[in-house]
Amino acid sequence: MESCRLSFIGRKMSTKTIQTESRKNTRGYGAVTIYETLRDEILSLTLQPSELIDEASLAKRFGVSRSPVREALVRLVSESLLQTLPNKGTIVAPLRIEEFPQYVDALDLIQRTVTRLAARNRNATDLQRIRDAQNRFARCVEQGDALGMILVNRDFHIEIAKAGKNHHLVQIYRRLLDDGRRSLRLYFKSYNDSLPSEMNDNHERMIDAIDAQDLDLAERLAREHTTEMQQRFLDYLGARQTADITVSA
Amino acid sequence: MESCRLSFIGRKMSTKTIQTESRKNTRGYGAVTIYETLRDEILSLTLQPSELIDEASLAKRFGVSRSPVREALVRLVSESLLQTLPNKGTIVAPLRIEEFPQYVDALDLIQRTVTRLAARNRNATDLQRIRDAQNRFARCVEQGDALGMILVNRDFHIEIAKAGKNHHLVQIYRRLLDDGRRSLRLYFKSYNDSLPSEMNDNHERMIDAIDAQDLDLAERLAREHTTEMQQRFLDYLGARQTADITVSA
DNA sequence: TGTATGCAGATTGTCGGCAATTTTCCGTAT
DNA sequence: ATACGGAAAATTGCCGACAATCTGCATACA
Repeated sequence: MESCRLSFIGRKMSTKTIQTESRKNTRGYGAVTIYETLRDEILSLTLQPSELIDEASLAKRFGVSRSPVREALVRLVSESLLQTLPNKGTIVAPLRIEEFPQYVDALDLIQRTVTRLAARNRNATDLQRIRDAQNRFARCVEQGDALGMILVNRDFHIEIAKAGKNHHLVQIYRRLLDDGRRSLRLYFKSYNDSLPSEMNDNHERMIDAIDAQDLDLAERLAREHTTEMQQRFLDYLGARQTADITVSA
Repeated sequence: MESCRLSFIGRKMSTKTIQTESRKNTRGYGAVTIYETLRDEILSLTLQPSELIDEASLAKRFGVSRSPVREALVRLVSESLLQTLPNKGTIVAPLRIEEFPQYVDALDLIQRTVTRLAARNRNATDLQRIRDAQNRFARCVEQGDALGMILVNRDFHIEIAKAGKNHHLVQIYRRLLDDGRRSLRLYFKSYNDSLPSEMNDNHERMIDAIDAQDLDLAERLAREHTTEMQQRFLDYLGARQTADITVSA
Protein backbone atom coordinates (compact mmCIF):
# COMPACT_ATOMS: atom_id res chain seq x y z
CA MET A 1 0.00 0.00 0.00
CA GLU A 2 1.08 3.55 -0.62
CA SER A 3 0.90 4.65 2.98
CA CYS A 4 3.06 1.74 3.95
CA ARG A 5 5.91 2.99 1.89
CA LEU A 6 5.47 6.40 3.42
CA SER A 7 6.34 5.28 6.90
CA PHE A 8 8.22 2.02 6.52
CA ILE A 9 11.21 1.46 4.34
CA GLY A 10 12.56 -1.90 3.51
CA ARG A 11 10.47 -3.82 6.02
CA LYS A 12 10.88 -7.51 5.44
CA MET A 13 8.08 -9.99 5.83
CA SER A 14 8.82 -12.73 8.28
CA THR A 15 8.47 -16.14 6.67
CA LYS A 16 5.77 -17.41 8.95
CA THR A 17 3.33 -14.62 8.07
CA ILE A 18 2.60 -15.37 4.46
CA GLN A 19 -1.16 -15.28 4.95
CA THR A 20 -2.67 -11.89 4.38
CA GLU A 21 -4.69 -11.68 7.55
CA SER A 22 -1.95 -12.74 9.92
CA ARG A 23 0.49 -10.34 8.27
CA LYS A 24 -1.57 -7.50 9.62
CA ASN A 25 -1.15 -8.79 13.13
CA THR A 26 2.59 -8.63 12.82
CA ARG A 27 4.45 -6.15 14.96
CA GLY A 28 4.71 -2.84 13.14
CA TYR A 29 1.48 -3.12 11.22
CA GLY A 30 -0.95 -2.31 13.99
CA ALA A 31 -0.81 1.44 13.56
CA VAL A 32 -0.62 1.17 9.78
CA THR A 33 -3.68 -1.06 9.61
CA ILE A 34 -5.69 1.30 11.78
CA TYR A 35 -4.51 4.28 9.74
CA GLU A 36 -5.50 2.72 6.45
CA THR A 37 -8.84 1.48 7.72
CA LEU A 38 -9.84 4.79 9.25
CA ARG A 39 -8.62 6.74 6.26
CA ASP A 40 -10.70 4.62 3.94
CA GLU A 41 -13.75 4.91 6.17
CA ILE A 42 -13.41 8.68 6.26
CA LEU A 43 -12.98 9.09 2.52
CA SER A 44 -15.80 6.68 1.72
CA LEU A 45 -18.12 8.51 4.12
CA THR A 46 -18.52 5.40 6.29
CA LEU A 47 -17.43 7.75 9.03
CA GLN A 48 -19.47 10.87 8.59
CA PRO A 49 -17.97 14.35 8.55
CA SER A 50 -17.94 15.97 12.01
CA GLU A 51 -18.56 12.59 13.64
CA LEU A 52 -16.96 12.29 17.07
CA ILE A 53 -14.63 9.39 17.71
CA ASP A 54 -12.53 8.52 20.74
CA GLU A 55 -9.33 6.61 21.23
CA ALA A 56 -10.61 4.08 23.75
CA SER A 57 -13.42 2.86 21.47
CA LEU A 58 -11.05 2.50 18.55
CA ALA A 59 -8.56 0.60 20.71
CA LYS A 60 -11.29 -1.80 21.73
CA ARG A 61 -12.55 -2.14 18.16
CA PHE A 62 -9.13 -3.01 16.75
CA GLY A 63 -8.15 -5.09 19.76
CA VAL A 64 -5.02 -3.13 20.58
CA SER A 65 -3.95 -0.58 23.14
CA ARG A 66 -4.28 3.16 22.66
CA SER A 67 -0.70 3.66 21.44
CA PRO A 68 -1.10 2.45 17.85
CA VAL A 69 -4.50 4.14 17.72
CA ARG A 70 -2.91 7.43 18.70
CA GLU A 71 -0.25 7.03 16.04
CA ALA A 72 -2.91 6.52 13.37
CA LEU A 73 -4.90 9.50 14.60
CA VAL A 74 -1.86 11.76 14.63
CA ARG A 75 -1.17 10.89 11.02
CA LEU A 76 -4.75 11.52 10.00
CA VAL A 77 -4.77 14.84 11.84
CA SER A 78 -1.63 15.91 10.03
CA GLU A 79 -3.41 15.13 6.75
CA SER A 80 -6.37 17.28 7.83
CA LEU A 81 -8.71 14.29 7.75
CA LEU A 82 -9.30 14.52 11.50
CA GLN A 83 -9.34 17.34 14.02
CA THR A 84 -8.39 16.92 17.66
CA LEU A 85 -10.46 18.52 20.39
CA PRO A 86 -8.17 18.45 23.45
CA ASN A 87 -9.52 16.41 26.35
CA LYS A 88 -12.74 15.99 24.45
CA GLY A 89 -12.23 13.73 21.48
CA THR A 90 -11.47 13.73 17.80
CA ILE A 91 -13.84 14.56 14.98
CA VAL A 92 -13.80 13.66 11.33
CA ALA A 93 -12.92 16.78 9.36
CA PRO A 94 -16.11 18.58 8.32
CA LEU A 95 -16.93 18.49 4.61
CA ARG A 96 -16.97 22.14 3.64
CA ILE A 97 -19.25 22.28 0.66
CA GLU A 98 -18.70 26.02 0.29
CA GLU A 99 -15.09 25.33 -0.64
CA PHE A 100 -16.12 23.31 -3.68
CA PRO A 101 -15.41 26.08 -6.23
CA GLN A 102 -11.92 26.55 -4.78
CA TYR A 103 -11.36 22.83 -4.95
CA VAL A 104 -12.37 22.63 -8.60
CA ASP A 105 -10.09 25.53 -9.48
CA ALA A 106 -7.11 23.89 -7.84
CA LEU A 107 -7.88 20.46 -9.28
CA ASP A 108 -8.33 21.87 -12.77
CA LEU A 109 -4.98 23.63 -12.65
CA ILE A 110 -3.03 20.64 -11.41
CA GLN A 111 -4.89 18.12 -13.56
CA ARG A 112 -4.24 20.08 -16.74
CA THR A 113 -0.60 20.45 -15.81
CA VAL A 114 0.13 16.82 -14.99
CA THR A 115 -1.80 15.55 -18.01
CA ARG A 116 0.09 17.88 -20.32
CA LEU A 117 3.37 16.82 -18.74
CA ALA A 118 2.37 13.19 -19.21
CA ALA A 119 1.82 13.76 -22.92
CA ARG A 120 5.28 15.23 -23.14
CA ASN A 121 7.27 12.83 -20.97
CA ARG A 122 5.48 9.47 -21.13
CA ASN A 123 7.33 6.35 -22.18
CA ALA A 124 6.20 2.83 -23.07
CA THR A 125 6.11 1.64 -19.45
CA ASP A 126 3.98 4.61 -18.41
CA LEU A 127 1.49 3.95 -21.20
CA GLN A 128 1.24 0.31 -20.19
CA ARG A 129 0.51 1.25 -16.57
CA ILE A 130 -2.09 3.79 -17.64
CA ARG A 131 -3.82 1.25 -19.88
CA ASP A 132 -3.79 -1.33 -17.08
CA ALA A 133 -5.53 1.12 -14.79
CA GLN A 134 -8.05 1.93 -17.48
CA ASN A 135 -8.80 -1.79 -17.95
CA ARG A 136 -9.40 -2.17 -14.24
CA PHE A 137 -11.67 0.87 -14.41
CA ALA A 138 -13.68 -0.63 -17.27
CA ARG A 139 -14.10 -3.82 -15.26
CA CYS A 140 -15.51 -1.84 -12.32
CA VAL A 141 -17.97 -0.13 -14.65
CA GLU A 142 -19.11 -3.51 -15.99
CA GLN A 143 -19.64 -4.90 -12.53
CA GLY A 144 -21.38 -1.79 -11.25
CA ASP A 145 -18.84 -1.37 -8.48
CA ALA A 146 -19.15 2.30 -7.56
CA LEU A 147 -16.63 2.31 -4.73
CA GLY A 148 -14.09 0.45 -6.83
CA MET A 149 -14.69 2.85 -9.68
CA ILE A 150 -13.87 5.85 -7.53
CA LEU A 151 -10.68 4.20 -6.36
CA VAL A 152 -9.51 3.01 -9.76
CA ASN A 153 -10.38 6.34 -11.37
CA ARG A 154 -8.01 7.88 -8.86
CA ASP A 155 -5.32 5.32 -9.72
CA PHE A 156 -5.79 5.98 -13.43
CA HIS A 157 -5.19 9.69 -13.06
CA ILE A 158 -2.27 9.18 -10.71
CA GLU A 159 -0.62 6.88 -13.23
CA ILE A 160 -0.97 9.66 -15.77
CA ALA A 161 0.56 12.12 -13.33
CA LYS A 162 3.49 9.80 -12.71
CA ALA A 163 4.15 9.69 -16.44
CA GLY A 164 4.73 13.45 -16.21
CA LYS A 165 7.83 12.68 -14.13
CA ASN A 166 7.42 15.47 -11.58
CA HIS A 167 7.36 13.98 -8.11
CA HIS A 168 6.17 17.15 -6.39
CA LEU A 169 3.20 17.52 -8.69
CA VAL A 170 2.29 13.85 -8.31
CA GLN A 171 2.18 14.29 -4.56
CA ILE A 172 0.10 17.45 -4.81
CA TYR A 173 -2.25 15.81 -7.29
CA ARG A 174 -2.68 12.69 -5.18
CA ARG A 175 -3.63 14.79 -2.22
CA LEU A 176 -6.15 16.81 -4.19
CA LEU A 177 -7.77 13.67 -5.61
CA ASP A 178 -8.08 12.20 -2.14
CA ASP A 179 -9.56 15.42 -0.81
CA GLY A 180 -12.23 15.06 -3.46
CA ARG A 181 -13.12 11.45 -2.73
CA ARG A 182 -15.71 12.39 -0.14
CA SER A 183 -17.54 14.78 -2.46
CA LEU A 184 -17.41 12.23 -5.23
CA ARG A 185 -18.85 9.55 -2.95
CA LEU A 186 -21.66 11.89 -2.04
CA TYR A 187 -22.45 12.36 -5.69
CA PHE A 188 -22.49 8.67 -6.52
CA LYS A 189 -24.67 7.91 -3.54
CA SER A 190 -27.25 10.34 -4.84
CA TYR A 191 -27.55 8.26 -8.00
CA ASN A 192 -27.94 5.05 -6.00
CA ASP A 193 -24.49 4.04 -7.14
CA SER A 194 -25.51 3.80 -10.78
CA LEU A 195 -22.68 4.77 -13.05
CA PRO A 196 -22.22 7.12 -15.98
CA SER A 197 -20.32 5.23 -18.65
CA GLU A 198 -19.19 8.25 -20.66
CA MET A 199 -16.15 8.45 -18.45
CA ASN A 200 -14.83 5.38 -20.24
CA ASP A 201 -14.69 7.15 -23.59
CA ASN A 202 -13.17 10.20 -21.95
CA HIS A 203 -10.39 8.07 -20.49
CA GLU A 204 -9.73 6.36 -23.81
CA ARG A 205 -9.44 9.66 -25.63
CA MET A 206 -7.08 10.92 -22.97
CA ILE A 207 -4.85 7.88 -23.37
CA ASP A 208 -4.76 8.40 -27.13
CA ALA A 209 -3.74 12.04 -26.75
CA ILE A 210 -0.97 11.13 -24.32
CA ASP A 211 0.17 8.33 -26.60
CA ALA A 212 0.26 10.69 -29.59
CA GLN A 213 2.05 13.33 -27.51
CA ASP A 214 -0.60 15.88 -28.41
CA LEU A 215 0.01 18.23 -25.47
CA ASP A 216 -2.78 20.68 -26.16
CA LEU A 217 -5.39 17.99 -26.72
CA ALA A 218 -4.37 16.17 -23.56
CA GLU A 219 -4.68 19.37 -21.55
CA ARG A 220 -8.05 20.17 -23.13
CA LEU A 221 -9.37 16.70 -22.31
CA ALA A 222 -8.13 17.04 -18.74
CA ARG A 223 -10.04 20.29 -18.41
CA GLU A 224 -13.16 18.67 -19.89
CA HIS A 225 -12.86 15.89 -17.36
CA THR A 226 -12.85 18.34 -14.48
CA THR A 227 -15.63 20.41 -15.96
CA GLU A 228 -17.80 17.35 -16.44
CA MET A 229 -17.21 16.26 -12.86
CA GLN A 230 -18.08 19.74 -11.64
CA GLN A 231 -21.25 19.89 -13.75
CA ARG A 232 -22.42 16.51 -12.49
CA PHE A 233 -21.86 17.55 -8.95
CA LEU A 234 -23.69 20.83 -9.47
CA ASP A 235 -26.60 18.96 -11.06
CA TYR A 236 -26.72 16.77 -8.01
CA LEU A 237 -26.76 19.76 -5.70
CA GLY A 238 -29.41 21.46 -7.82
CA ALA A 239 -31.64 18.44 -8.22
CA ARG A 240 -35.18 19.04 -7.09
CA GLN A 241 -37.38 16.08 -6.20
CA THR A 242 -40.67 17.90 -5.78
CA ALA A 243 -40.66 20.34 -8.68
CA ASP A 244 -43.67 18.78 -10.36
CA ILE A 245 -45.89 18.62 -7.31
CA THR A 246 -48.51 21.32 -6.91
CA VAL A 247 -49.13 22.64 -3.44
CA SER A 248 -52.65 23.90 -2.94
CA ALA A 249 -52.91 27.28 -1.31
CA MET B 1 1.78 28.93 15.50
CA GLU B 2 0.43 27.38 12.36
CA SER B 3 1.09 23.82 13.36
CA CYS B 4 -0.74 24.41 16.58
CA ARG B 5 -3.94 25.15 14.81
CA LEU B 6 -3.52 22.01 12.79
CA SER B 7 -3.77 19.73 15.73
CA PHE B 8 -5.49 21.71 18.45
CA ILE B 9 -8.70 23.58 18.13
CA GLY B 10 -9.95 26.01 20.66
CA ARG B 11 -7.41 25.16 23.32
CA LYS B 12 -7.65 27.66 26.11
CA MET B 13 -4.67 28.91 28.00
CA SER B 14 -4.88 28.32 31.69
CA THR B 15 -4.53 31.58 33.59
CA LYS B 16 -1.40 30.63 35.45
CA THR B 17 0.65 30.03 32.31
CA ILE B 18 0.80 33.47 30.81
CA GLN B 19 4.59 33.47 30.52
CA THR B 20 5.84 32.27 27.20
CA GLU B 21 8.34 29.76 28.43
CA SER B 22 6.07 28.10 30.96
CA ARG B 23 3.31 27.86 28.39
CA LYS B 24 5.39 25.32 26.53
CA ASN B 25 5.59 23.16 29.60
CA THR B 26 1.83 22.99 29.83
CA ARG B 27 0.15 19.68 29.22
CA GLY B 28 -0.61 19.25 25.55
CA TYR B 29 2.32 21.25 24.24
CA GLY B 30 5.06 18.70 24.76
CA ALA B 31 4.62 17.00 21.41
CA VAL B 32 3.93 20.28 19.62
CA THR B 33 7.11 21.87 20.98
CA ILE B 34 9.23 18.92 19.91
CA TYR B 35 7.56 18.87 16.51
CA GLU B 36 8.22 22.56 15.90
CA THR B 37 11.78 22.40 17.16
CA LEU B 38 12.72 19.38 15.08
CA ARG B 39 10.97 20.72 12.02
CA ASP B 40 12.88 23.96 12.25
CA GLU B 41 16.16 22.17 12.79
CA ILE B 42 15.55 19.98 9.76
CA LEU B 43 14.59 22.86 7.47
CA SER B 44 17.48 25.04 8.66
CA LEU B 45 19.94 22.18 8.11
CA THR B 46 20.86 22.12 11.80
CA LEU B 47 19.98 18.48 11.47
CA GLN B 48 21.71 17.25 8.35
CA PRO B 49 19.93 15.27 5.63
CA SER B 50 20.24 11.50 6.14
CA GLU B 51 21.34 12.04 9.74
CA LEU B 52 20.23 9.21 12.03
CA ILE B 53 18.25 10.15 15.12
CA ASP B 54 16.68 7.96 17.79
CA GLU B 55 13.73 8.38 20.08
CA ALA B 56 15.54 7.77 23.36
CA SER B 57 18.08 10.54 22.76
CA LEU B 58 15.37 13.00 21.81
CA ALA B 59 13.36 12.05 24.89
CA LYS B 60 16.37 12.73 27.07
CA ARG B 61 17.15 15.97 25.28
CA PHE B 62 13.65 17.37 25.71
CA GLY B 63 13.25 15.95 29.19
CA VAL B 64 10.13 13.94 28.41
CA SER B 65 9.24 10.31 27.79
CA ARG B 66 9.21 8.72 24.37
CA SER B 67 5.47 9.20 23.81
CA PRO B 68 5.46 12.88 22.84
CA VAL B 69 8.67 12.32 20.89
CA ARG B 70 6.99 9.58 18.88
CA GLU B 71 4.02 11.81 18.17
CA ALA B 72 6.31 14.51 16.79
CA LEU B 73 8.23 11.99 14.70
CA VAL B 74 5.05 10.50 13.25
CA ARG B 75 3.94 13.94 12.13
CA LEU B 76 7.30 14.70 10.57
CA VAL B 77 7.31 11.35 8.78
CA SER B 78 3.87 12.05 7.36
CA GLU B 79 5.26 15.33 6.00
CA SER B 80 8.16 13.47 4.39
CA LEU B 81 10.69 15.34 6.51
CA LEU B 82 11.75 12.13 8.25
CA GLN B 83 11.91 8.49 7.23
CA THR B 84 11.47 5.60 9.64
CA LEU B 85 13.72 2.57 9.49
CA PRO B 86 11.77 -0.10 11.41
CA ASN B 87 13.46 -1.26 14.59
CA LYS B 88 16.52 0.67 13.57
CA GLY B 89 15.97 4.38 13.84
CA THR B 90 14.78 7.42 11.99
CA ILE B 91 16.70 9.50 9.48
CA VAL B 92 16.24 13.04 8.28
CA ALA B 93 14.88 12.92 4.74
CA PRO B 94 17.74 13.04 2.25
CA LEU B 95 18.05 16.22 0.24
CA ARG B 96 17.73 15.05 -3.33
CA ILE B 97 19.54 17.66 -5.35
CA GLU B 98 18.70 15.90 -8.59
CA GLU B 99 15.04 16.76 -8.03
CA PHE B 100 15.77 20.47 -8.11
CA PRO B 101 14.53 21.01 -11.69
CA GLN B 102 11.23 19.30 -10.82
CA TYR B 103 10.93 21.44 -7.74
CA VAL B 104 11.46 24.67 -9.66
CA ASP B 105 8.86 23.64 -12.24
CA ALA B 106 6.26 22.96 -9.57
CA LEU B 107 7.08 26.08 -7.59
CA ASP B 108 6.93 28.25 -10.71
CA LEU B 109 3.50 26.93 -11.65
CA ILE B 110 1.99 27.40 -8.22
CA GLN B 111 3.71 30.71 -7.54
CA ARG B 112 2.48 32.22 -10.79
CA THR B 113 -1.01 30.97 -10.08
CA VAL B 114 -1.35 32.24 -6.53
CA THR B 115 0.24 35.59 -7.35
CA ARG B 116 -2.12 36.06 -10.27
CA LEU B 117 -5.06 35.10 -8.09
CA ALA B 118 -3.87 37.56 -5.46
CA ALA B 119 -3.88 40.38 -7.99
CA ARG B 120 -7.45 39.50 -8.86
CA ASN B 121 -8.93 38.86 -5.43
CA ARG B 122 -6.91 40.97 -2.98
CA ASN B 123 -8.66 43.42 -0.68
CA ALA B 124 -7.42 46.18 1.61
CA THR B 125 -6.73 43.83 4.52
CA ASP B 126 -4.71 41.48 2.33
CA LEU B 127 -2.59 44.35 1.03
CA GLN B 128 -1.92 45.55 4.55
CA ARG B 129 -0.77 42.08 5.63
CA ILE B 130 1.46 41.76 2.59
CA ARG B 131 3.04 45.16 3.25
CA ASP B 132 3.59 44.25 6.90
CA ALA B 133 5.45 41.12 5.86
CA GLN B 134 7.52 43.10 3.38
CA ASN B 135 8.45 45.59 6.12
CA ARG B 136 9.59 42.78 8.34
CA PHE B 137 11.58 41.43 5.41
CA ALA B 138 13.29 44.77 4.84
CA ARG B 139 14.22 44.90 8.51
CA CYS B 140 15.87 41.47 8.25
CA VAL B 141 17.85 42.65 5.23
CA GLU B 142 19.04 45.72 7.18
CA GLN B 143 20.14 43.65 10.11
CA GLY B 144 21.81 41.01 7.96
CA ASP B 145 19.66 38.28 9.46
CA ALA B 146 19.83 35.50 6.88
CA LEU B 147 17.73 32.95 8.73
CA GLY B 148 15.06 35.53 9.50
CA MET B 149 15.08 36.62 5.89
CA ILE B 150 14.34 33.12 4.66
CA LEU B 151 11.48 32.81 7.11
CA VAL B 152 9.94 36.21 6.43
CA ASN B 153 10.32 35.78 2.69
CA ARG B 154 8.22 32.67 3.07
CA ASP B 155 5.63 34.58 5.12
CA PHE B 156 5.54 37.34 2.51
CA HIS B 157 4.72 34.96 -0.28
CA ILE B 158 2.21 33.06 1.79
CA GLU B 159 0.38 36.29 2.59
CA ILE B 160 0.16 36.91 -1.15
CA ALA B 161 -1.18 33.41 -1.68
CA LYS B 162 -3.80 33.93 1.01
CA ALA B 163 -4.99 37.05 -0.82
CA GLY B 164 -5.80 34.75 -3.73
CA LYS B 165 -8.50 33.19 -1.56
CA ASN B 166 -7.95 29.58 -2.54
CA HIS B 167 -7.30 27.51 0.55
CA HIS B 168 -6.12 24.43 -1.33
CA LEU B 169 -3.54 26.38 -3.30
CA VAL B 170 -2.32 28.14 -0.16
CA GLN B 171 -1.70 24.80 1.48
CA ILE B 172 0.07 23.42 -1.60
CA TYR B 173 2.17 26.56 -1.89
CA ARG B 174 3.10 26.54 1.78
CA ARG B 175 4.32 22.99 1.49
CA LEU B 176 6.37 23.73 -1.59
CA LEU B 177 8.01 26.74 0.03
CA ASP B 178 8.91 24.69 3.07
CA ASP B 179 10.32 21.93 0.90
CA GLY B 180 12.61 24.54 -0.60
CA ARG B 181 13.86 25.96 2.68
CA ARG B 182 16.69 23.46 2.94
CA SER B 183 18.02 24.22 -0.55
CA LEU B 184 17.70 27.94 0.12
CA ARG B 185 19.62 27.60 3.36
CA LEU B 186 22.34 25.77 1.53
CA TYR B 187 22.57 28.63 -0.94
CA PHE B 188 22.80 31.34 1.70
CA LYS B 189 25.42 29.43 3.62
CA SER B 190 27.61 29.40 0.53
CA TYR B 191 27.61 33.20 0.56
CA ASN B 192 28.52 33.32 4.24
CA ASP B 193 25.02 34.58 4.94
CA SER B 194 25.53 37.82 3.06
CA LEU B 195 22.36 38.95 1.40
CA PRO B 196 21.36 40.05 -2.07
CA SER B 197 19.23 43.18 -1.69
CA GLU B 198 17.58 43.11 -5.13
CA MET B 199 14.87 40.93 -3.68
CA ASN B 200 13.57 44.00 -1.91
CA ASP B 201 12.81 45.82 -5.16
CA ASN B 202 11.33 42.67 -6.61
CA HIS B 203 8.94 42.41 -3.66
CA GLU B 204 7.95 46.06 -3.94
CA ARG B 205 7.14 45.74 -7.62
CA MET B 206 5.10 42.65 -6.91
CA ILE B 207 3.08 44.48 -4.29
CA ASP B 208 2.43 47.33 -6.74
CA ALA B 209 1.19 44.94 -9.40
CA ILE B 210 -1.13 43.20 -6.96
CA ASP B 211 -2.37 46.55 -5.71
CA ALA B 212 -3.05 47.73 -9.26
CA GLN B 213 -4.73 44.41 -10.09
CA ASP B 214 -2.43 43.94 -13.05
CA LEU B 215 -2.80 40.17 -13.35
CA ASP B 216 -0.33 39.60 -16.14
CA LEU B 217 2.37 41.74 -14.57
CA ALA B 218 1.95 40.04 -11.22
CA GLU B 219 2.29 36.64 -12.83
CA ARG B 220 5.34 37.76 -14.80
CA LEU B 221 7.01 39.08 -11.67
CA ALA B 222 6.28 35.85 -9.87
CA ARG B 223 7.97 33.93 -12.65
CA GLU B 224 10.95 36.29 -12.55
CA HIS B 225 11.22 35.71 -8.83
CA THR B 226 11.42 31.95 -9.31
CA THR B 227 13.81 32.25 -12.22
CA GLU B 228 16.12 34.51 -10.24
CA MET B 229 16.12 32.09 -7.33
CA GLN B 230 16.88 29.23 -9.68
CA GLN B 231 19.71 31.13 -11.37
CA ARG B 232 21.28 32.06 -8.05
CA PHE B 233 21.15 28.47 -6.94
CA LEU B 234 22.65 27.24 -10.18
CA ASP B 235 25.41 29.82 -9.89
CA TYR B 236 26.12 28.48 -6.43
CA LEU B 237 26.27 24.91 -7.68
CA GLY B 238 28.47 25.95 -10.58
CA ALA B 239 30.77 28.17 -8.56
CA ARG B 240 34.41 27.21 -8.80
CA GLN B 241 36.75 28.37 -6.09
CA THR B 242 39.99 27.40 -7.76
CA ALA B 243 39.44 28.56 -11.32
CA ASP B 244 42.14 31.23 -11.21
CA ILE B 245 44.83 29.09 -9.65
CA THR B 246 47.47 27.72 -11.95
CA VAL B 247 48.63 24.22 -11.28
CA SER B 248 52.16 23.63 -12.38
CA ALA B 249 52.64 20.52 -14.40
C1' DT C 1 39.34 -19.67 3.98
C1' DG C 2 34.49 -18.89 3.46
C1' DT C 3 29.96 -19.59 5.34
C1' DA C 4 26.43 -20.47 8.63
C1' DT C 5 25.00 -19.88 13.46
C1' DG C 6 24.09 -18.03 17.72
C1' DC C 7 24.58 -14.45 21.19
C1' DA C 8 24.57 -9.62 22.84
C1' DG C 9 23.30 -4.88 22.09
C1' DA C 10 20.26 -1.46 20.36
C1' DT C 11 15.96 0.38 18.81
C1' DT C 12 11.38 0.40 17.98
C1' DG C 13 6.28 -1.10 18.68
C1' DT C 14 3.01 -1.90 22.08
C1' DC C 15 0.98 -2.13 26.64
C1' DG C 16 -1.40 -0.77 31.02
C1' DG C 17 -1.71 2.87 34.20
C1' DC C 18 -1.81 7.55 36.19
C1' DA C 19 -2.64 12.47 36.22
C1' DA C 20 -4.36 16.75 34.26
C1' DT C 21 -7.97 18.96 32.15
C1' DT C 22 -12.30 19.63 30.32
C1' DT C 23 -17.10 18.70 30.09
C1' DT C 24 -21.37 17.33 32.04
C1' DC C 25 -24.73 16.88 35.33
C1' DC C 26 -27.06 17.66 39.49
C1' DG C 27 -28.26 20.13 43.65
C1' DT C 28 -29.00 24.62 45.56
C1' DA C 29 -30.12 29.32 46.04
C1' DT C 30 -32.26 33.41 44.10
C1' DA D 1 -37.82 29.02 36.13
C1' DT D 2 -33.03 30.22 35.97
C1' DA D 3 -28.31 31.07 37.28
C1' DC D 4 -24.53 29.35 39.90
C1' DG D 5 -21.24 26.05 42.17
C1' DG D 6 -19.14 21.78 42.80
C1' DA D 7 -18.50 16.98 42.26
C1' DA D 8 -18.30 13.14 39.09
C1' DA D 9 -17.44 11.30 34.58
C1' DA D 10 -14.98 11.18 30.40
C1' DT D 11 -11.10 11.88 27.62
C1' DT D 12 -6.72 12.89 26.45
C1' DG D 13 -1.41 13.52 27.40
C1' DC D 14 2.29 11.41 29.32
C1' DC D 15 5.02 7.88 31.65
C1' DG D 16 7.81 3.62 32.54
C1' DA D 17 8.31 -1.04 31.21
C1' DC D 18 8.37 -5.14 28.28
C1' DA D 19 8.75 -7.78 24.11
C1' DA D 20 9.71 -8.29 19.21
C1' DT D 21 12.82 -7.42 15.78
C1' DC D 22 16.97 -6.01 13.57
C1' DT D 23 22.19 -5.32 13.52
C1' DG D 24 26.79 -6.63 14.27
C1' DC D 25 30.15 -9.56 15.80
C1' DA D 26 32.26 -13.49 17.46
C1' DT D 27 32.40 -18.32 16.97
C1' DA D 28 31.93 -22.87 15.09
C1' DC D 29 31.95 -25.65 11.13
C1' DA D 30 32.61 -27.33 6.34
